[in-house]
Amino acid sequence: MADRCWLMKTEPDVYGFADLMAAPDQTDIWDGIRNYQARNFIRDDMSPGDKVLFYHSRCDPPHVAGAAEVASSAQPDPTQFDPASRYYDPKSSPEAPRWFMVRVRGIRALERTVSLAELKANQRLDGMLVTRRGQRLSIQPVDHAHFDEVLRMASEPT
DNA sequence: GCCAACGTTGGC
DNA sequence: GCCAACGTTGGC
Repeated sequence: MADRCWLMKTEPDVYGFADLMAAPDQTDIWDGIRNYQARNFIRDDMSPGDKVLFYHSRCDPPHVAGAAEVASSAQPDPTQFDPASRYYDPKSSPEAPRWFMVRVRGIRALERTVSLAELKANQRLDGMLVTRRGQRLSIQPVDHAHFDEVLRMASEPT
């Protein structure tokens, strides 16, 4: 199966690309997803080797920071069973887990970050979900062409 | 920090 | 099953 491309959002104040690169084997779990659409992407569509744009939201300016890849198949997110976790979900059970996660491996920081404003200004990226107003999905499918274009932008000076 | 946009919840 | 109320996301 051909590798898919994704964009995954984080708030750099909470967990940024540098944190991923500092993790053992540059790999970490992507837990805490509590949105059904994003859950379905994780559970049904993500495979090891899929490419990932690592996006920093809630910062100024929001931007794509790095390239990563999906490093595992979907597994139940253990935080849903932990009453002490902020991601605890009393309606979930190990027999019928509601939430899933994958592991993600950082590949490299981009040569330069690419801001949301730049993404919006590039007509080649028309239709890219992250450029849409009000788009809150924390995991988004990305077209191959769009993925490559973002990397190309990062390889060129502003 | 504000607030528009959105997803979820729950009363009916 | 509708939809108002609520909580959250995330750009600005």
